[in-house]
Amino acid sequence: MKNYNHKKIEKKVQKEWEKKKIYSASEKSKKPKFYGLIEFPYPSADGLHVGHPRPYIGMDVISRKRRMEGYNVLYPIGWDAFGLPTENYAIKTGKKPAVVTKKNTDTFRRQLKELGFSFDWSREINTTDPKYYKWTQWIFLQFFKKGLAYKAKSYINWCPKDKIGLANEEAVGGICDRCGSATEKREKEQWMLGITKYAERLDKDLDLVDYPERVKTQQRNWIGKSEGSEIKFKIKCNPSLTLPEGEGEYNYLILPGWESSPNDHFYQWLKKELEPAKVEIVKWSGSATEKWVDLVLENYKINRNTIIIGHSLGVAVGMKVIEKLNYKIAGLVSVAGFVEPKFKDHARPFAETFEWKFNFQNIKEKTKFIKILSDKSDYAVSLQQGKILAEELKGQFIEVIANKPHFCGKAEQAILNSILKENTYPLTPSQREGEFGYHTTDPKTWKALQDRVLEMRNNPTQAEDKLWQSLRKNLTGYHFRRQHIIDRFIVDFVCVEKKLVIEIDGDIHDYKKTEDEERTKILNQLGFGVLRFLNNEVIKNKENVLKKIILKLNSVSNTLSFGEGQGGVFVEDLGEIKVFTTRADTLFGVTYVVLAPEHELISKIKPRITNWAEVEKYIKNSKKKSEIERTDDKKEKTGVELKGIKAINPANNEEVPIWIADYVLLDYGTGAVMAVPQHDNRDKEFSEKYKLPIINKPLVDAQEITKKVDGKMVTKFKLRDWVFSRQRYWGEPIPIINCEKCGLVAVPEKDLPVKLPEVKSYQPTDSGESPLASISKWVNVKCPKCKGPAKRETDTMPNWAGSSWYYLRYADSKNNKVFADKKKLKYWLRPTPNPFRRKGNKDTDFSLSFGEGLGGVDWYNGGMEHTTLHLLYSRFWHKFLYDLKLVPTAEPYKKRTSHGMVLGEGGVKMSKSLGNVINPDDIVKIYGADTLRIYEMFMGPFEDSVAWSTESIIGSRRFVEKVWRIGEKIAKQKNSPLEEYPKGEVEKLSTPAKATPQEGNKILQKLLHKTIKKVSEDIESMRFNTAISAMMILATEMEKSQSRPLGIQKGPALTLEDYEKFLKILSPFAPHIAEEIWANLGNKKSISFSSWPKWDESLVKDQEIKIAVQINGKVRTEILIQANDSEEDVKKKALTNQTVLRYTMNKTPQKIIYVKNRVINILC
RNA sequence: GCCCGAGUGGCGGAACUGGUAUACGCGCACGACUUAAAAUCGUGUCUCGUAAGGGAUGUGGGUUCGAUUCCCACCUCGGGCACCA
Repeated sequence: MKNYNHKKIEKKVQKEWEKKKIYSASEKSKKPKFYGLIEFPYPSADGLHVGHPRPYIGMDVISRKRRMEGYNVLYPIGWDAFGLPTENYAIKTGKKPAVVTKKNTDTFRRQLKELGFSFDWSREINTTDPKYYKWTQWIFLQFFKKGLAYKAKSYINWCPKDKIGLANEEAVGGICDRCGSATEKREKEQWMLGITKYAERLDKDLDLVDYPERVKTQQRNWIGKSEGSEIKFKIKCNPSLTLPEGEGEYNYLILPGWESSPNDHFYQWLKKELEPAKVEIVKWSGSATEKWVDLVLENYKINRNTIIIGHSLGVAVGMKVIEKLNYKIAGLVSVAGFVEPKFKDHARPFAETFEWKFNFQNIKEKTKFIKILSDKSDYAVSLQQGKILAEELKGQFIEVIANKPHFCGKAEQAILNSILKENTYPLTPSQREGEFGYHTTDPKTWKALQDRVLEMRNNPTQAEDKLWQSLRKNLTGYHFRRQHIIDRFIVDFVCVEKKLVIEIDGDIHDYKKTEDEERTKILNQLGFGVLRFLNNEVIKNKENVLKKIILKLNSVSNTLSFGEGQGGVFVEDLGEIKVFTTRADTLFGVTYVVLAPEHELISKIKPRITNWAEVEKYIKNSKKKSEIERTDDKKEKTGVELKGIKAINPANNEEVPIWIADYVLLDYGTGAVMAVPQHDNRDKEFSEKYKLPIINKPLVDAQEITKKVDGKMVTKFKLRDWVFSRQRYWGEPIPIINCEKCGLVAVPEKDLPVKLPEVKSYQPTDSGESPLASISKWVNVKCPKCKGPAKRETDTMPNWAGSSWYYLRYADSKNNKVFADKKKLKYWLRPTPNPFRRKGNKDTDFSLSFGEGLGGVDWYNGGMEHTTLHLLYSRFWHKFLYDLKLVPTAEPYKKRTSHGMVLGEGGVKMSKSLGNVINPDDIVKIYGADTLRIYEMFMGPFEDSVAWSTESIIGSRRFVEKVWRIGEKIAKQKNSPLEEYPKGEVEKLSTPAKATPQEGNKILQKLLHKTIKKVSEDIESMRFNTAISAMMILATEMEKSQSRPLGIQKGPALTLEDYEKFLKILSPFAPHIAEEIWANLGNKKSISFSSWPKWDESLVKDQEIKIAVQINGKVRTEILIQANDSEEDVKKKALTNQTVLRYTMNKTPQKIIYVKNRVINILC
């Protein structure tokens, strides 16, 4: 008997395969096709480690099985050879990456060949081969042509110490891979691919493909589709509240013009006009103009009630003052428009500021009211101009006054009066005629109103008094005020927190009706609800009135009493905040709105923010924060309220505060969030920290409420466009030329590929540019369009590029006209019918989704680590090519499975630094490729990560040797299939061995057919470990049946035919030994193309079955039954069993449960 | 935090849709063969108990005649996403 010599056998068999090219696939076959794919390796300098082959073996087993099932199989291999490790190696050693790659791929190729894969080596590809990347560049140009490849500012990881840009994988967690220092984000123009345009389809089409659920889930999470609503919150502010707090010393501060005296007629006149408000005329010091500003700030206490009135140069000074105070004063009044030209030189510092500031748009934004006072002088704004400005700034409360009234003609005075009238309000309707009204923000008006309030409170009408008493008595939960000032009105009653005004009217006259309507309208605009009752109503039916009030109060939600108190309510519209939410139904529970610190709205409303200094500090801080800090999960949420402004909840008109917080991300949704602490943990956490209210409100249908508040339903994705630039050497050059005249121009297709030039240094430059940028010969080219001077794009593609389409190239790897011939693509990607269904055998239809009709690579196995990037990217490229009608299917891969990692001994990761990397070469040398293959398939579930154990390999080797021994014996006894037992051995034999040869053979055959079935099925579901365990059991039984020496007693035996069947199902796992024994048994054709054995269903089914007998649920014994025994038969058998009788003595069975051919449970 | 997946002997792991838990392999022990060793073969190997019997599938509960499997709560580990509104 020959000993098993793996070295000799494997070498011989591999040579034979290579010589006959038996695994080269052809498109000419009439057989059904099968395209099996594994992720092509990155050829590192370290060579293969034992983790690499595991997935390849798995797919090899499947491919080999398919061949034996009659398929034309494509199982290709190639190299994904662009990438950082090679580049870094080149930087270190100065060796050319191409040379290093060649060396590495040679090693990998040798190693893979020694493992006996049935790869079609004739289609081998390499992403770094210009003949390959020509087409990667070509596809890029198609993206470019469709506008899906574009340049945009984006961030790169920047190491400030090494001064180079880092790839994401080099800057994991914001730490530089090389030096360990914290990286920064640096903005750079980069190429992007518009994958977001495909987000919807990438999500939806997952329904079509057969991927593991968790792969689909991960992809879906990554794409992050969420359907929700966009809802607008109005922003409002109370102008008077946007100013700094504090007692006002001055209501008006007059800044005179250049070298003017406070005693000038105009200033005195103005002061008189403005009194009794407190007015101060600043003394013109005559000192340098720059100092004036400081002087004003030092000597005059300016606060939020101060209005600065500037004249001529005083306007510029006022501007500066206002700027220094962060725009926190009431406003600026410009008396004269411009600086007198002859003083321009003196006033230059201000003039410059002035010209910049004196932009009405700017002033509109920065200050509250603007009063333009014009004078008659030749250089200033004329009254006429003032009027035009007033028109322009309508609604901004402009007053145009002549600064020298004694110069005014009658007509001008009339205009002045009318403007003043238009912009002020009468106190009460009765006072309207003949009198000027006043602003409530104006202290003198306030005082007048206040006096009237006191008077009215002291003299209430009968109805007022009655209602007041009952409101106080019956509605104790609410705060009511009577005779309260709102804006320019004195209302009878107001419930402050509900913003409800209650008015009691006397008899209604027509003129009064109109007035009341107008008054109601204004109050409504201010956010107040108004209930009106008649005197009589209150007096006669107080209960009814009260009921109405309660009803109204209950239907209005609480407001946060904004604008209450002195000064009155004055609401100004400041635009709106758009928020995105998936929970529009929680809109009623909104307690605040949060903006991302970078939100563009903030700078727009800056002048209205009263705590700007604090806000600005927060924004600066969050910009400074490093990646590590911002993603730190232990980080407490922080934020700052934007004081002085409020958002209006469109659902109930409630005012809610507006915050900024960096837990809100600018680039997702709208960069703004409505906070519902009752329903959102983050909001809750934030609310608890900042003592914000948490309210519980009923939920409404999200769609309905969105519609109601004028929002819209939208779909948002987390997926961002793909940053496609790398500032590296070892990648595909981006085939674009940058022309000064024509902009970005595609390299003409005939000039492809744009080959990588030879460079001296592979080190990225310290400007963050690719090393290619330094090769001026290569960079400087003529523009293909205008032939003018132009520069090549020096960024290269990421190494995801080549792998995004490589499976297409395999279909036609040598083509230099197109990336792959359409017919060949159609051949390899067309839908493959389910082979099991084709046979019409329901029992063997494993409910595998064969994606009939979908097409694509039939089976693609890869690692979970590629689920989100590679898999998504290649699906995106494929769909894009599908849209260009260049590929025949909507999806690249019909079926995807994943494998687990091979860990080092003890379950830790295999790594060079830990020194626990196992090189397959060593294992192949000692145990052989077949043993390694068997072991890698047997070590654990294919999908799980399993620890390597050199100690355990021996089991697989023993199995292989056992197979060899059986084969040797079979070969020797080819013509005498049945053996006989020696005398005296019989008693020692196990039951099967005692049987007659026919019976014995049948027992073995039954086991064989069960094993065929199990192995066939297990391979399909990648349960390779249990397939092997079944074959081990079979081999042991086979050897047992053989091992009896010749003798007189007949016994079971192994036939050649049965052994060959076993060899066939083993061959995908251990192809070398199977091939060798197969040949030794006289077969001429390779076992790879023999037919996959079919199992005999009648042999798989047992006639005699052992079932468990339970008594009260506990297994007590087992009995033998016939497969077709009726329930009655089985019960009888069970109840008469000796063991059972022992338990059931003196008891009567209450109930007997029989599960056919499984178990019988007797309850007593 | 969220989403997946998993916890079974000394170890890797089996157990189909709820039906004899621990297949197969490693290791270990003993035995056969051998002068001996290796290799190979055989027997045994969850645990307590002499036995009858009892207890074990991360923990605690539940459903069921019967639970590794289904449900609830919790713990631990692995993977993914990470303030995604």
